[in-house]
Amino acid sequence: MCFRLDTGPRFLTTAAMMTESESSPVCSLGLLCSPDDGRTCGKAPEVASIRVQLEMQSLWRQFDQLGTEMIVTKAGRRMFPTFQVRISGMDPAAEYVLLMDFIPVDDKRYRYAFHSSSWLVAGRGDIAAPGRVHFHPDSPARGAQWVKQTVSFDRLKLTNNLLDDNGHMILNSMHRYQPRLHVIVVDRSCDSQRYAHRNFCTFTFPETRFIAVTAYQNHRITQLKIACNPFAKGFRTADFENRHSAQC
Amino acid sequence: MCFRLDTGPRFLTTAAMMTESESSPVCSLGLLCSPDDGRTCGKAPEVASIRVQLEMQSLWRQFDQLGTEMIVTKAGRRMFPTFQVRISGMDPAAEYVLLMDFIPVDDKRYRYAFHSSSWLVAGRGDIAAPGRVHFHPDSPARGAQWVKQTVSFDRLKLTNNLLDDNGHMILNSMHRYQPRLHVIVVDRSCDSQRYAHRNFCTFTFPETRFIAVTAYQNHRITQLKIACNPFAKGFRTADFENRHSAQC
DNA sequence: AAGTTCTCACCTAGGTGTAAAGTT
DNA sequence: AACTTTACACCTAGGTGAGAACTT
Repeated sequence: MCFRLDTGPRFLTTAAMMTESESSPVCSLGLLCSPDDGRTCGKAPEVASIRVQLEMQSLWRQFDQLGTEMIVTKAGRRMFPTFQVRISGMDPAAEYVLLMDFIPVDDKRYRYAFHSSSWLVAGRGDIAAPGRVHFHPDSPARGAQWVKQTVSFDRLKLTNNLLDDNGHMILNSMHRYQPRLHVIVVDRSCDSQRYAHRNFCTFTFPETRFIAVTAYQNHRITQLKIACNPFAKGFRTADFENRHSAQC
Repeated sequence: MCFRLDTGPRFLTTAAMMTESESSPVCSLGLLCSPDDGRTCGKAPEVASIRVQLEMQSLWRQFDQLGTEMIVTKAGRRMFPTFQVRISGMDPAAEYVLLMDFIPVDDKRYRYAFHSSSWLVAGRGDIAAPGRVHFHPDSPARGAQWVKQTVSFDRLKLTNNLLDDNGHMILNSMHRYQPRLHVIVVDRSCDSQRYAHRNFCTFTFPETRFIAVTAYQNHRITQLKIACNPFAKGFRTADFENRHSAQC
């Protein structure tokens, strides 16, 4: 009943797709923006020329190559690595709202095969969790503010509690997700409803995909988290695994 | 050259002026609102009926009766007690900005006479520090949000660094200050400039007055801070002073 | 057997007053 | 002599994965 998913090469390919220096944020607007016309099609000038660069990209790629896992708990758990970006090309005087969401990569449930150290498809996905969005707490703010420094979503938390009351992002454990960033220019004109689709743009970084888990499955992911996350310093040892993984 | 300031009774009087339960926030709008016409004179309906209640009022009064001191440092220091309020009477759908400022109580410089345990006037005040304001980080937000829970200005910091670059409130050490709260309804109409004075109201709680210091002068203030501020728990002892002051 | 929840020791990050040293 | 600055021990608050206990 389970199909082998060729995780290793797949993650490698995803990462290899990206350019080295400034990332090419993929415009995933779907119906609102066809893939071949760049990112300026019928967009308001305030969003048409926005560029977004993923911070800690090499770290994200290290995780991605192993198959990133993110812990979900009832109380809510932060992401590591943290989703952080540098933005350019904003209108300094215009007001923007920044928010994130998480879309299922597919309609599958996964399980980890320890003997082969790989993720297998374990069947159809569970019914989708409530689709929430996380507003960056600085929203709304002027373009001049956003571009001044790295924008960090470090306060965002992931939960598997379908009844969560704390505004955390609800995900199904053992499902794969793709984080997305949405940039919206605040439009206070009367026609704002009519032209809403022109006022935002979406950025997707394939190397930030992950599988939600309640406990780490891949031991190499655990070791890389311990090696790189300052809050996990207490678990660092002098042995091979840490030293081998540590390039943070 | 120094005049004795009858601190004890003065502070007691200030505190005694206040009613017991819901405080009567003093409307100190100055030119914009004459003292005798209540708080609704020519005010926009969104601010006319706003009521503000000081949280931890009894704690503030305990400090006030001793003569509150607040530490200022180069890096910035939080206030204790924290300025926190409960708000009612807002238009749930209207957007409001909340901000604080600190006005000099007088044009005097003070010094503490240890032998008499009292504050003395030490001369004319130094040139006023740059008059900054501190926006509550949740601003702007809807009335429904503000009234839902206690609004806390716990992230506000006081500094004596005239060249401060961190947005902290700049105060002169050894000078007396009165914190103020301003509530502004966001008005996006074309006439917003013309009617700006109708769109805000100011609340002043006399028991929150304090003298800025670089080191505590009154030993009883130090003991009350230690007894009540959780971050100073390390200095608590079992001796008389702590036990006597502790009603937090 | 597979996945989830809970408690815990061990961290990071930063808010306290103290006491000594520095400044004017 | 009066005031300010600095380094510090001691806290609060909360983010880690480990490992045991629990659930299905």
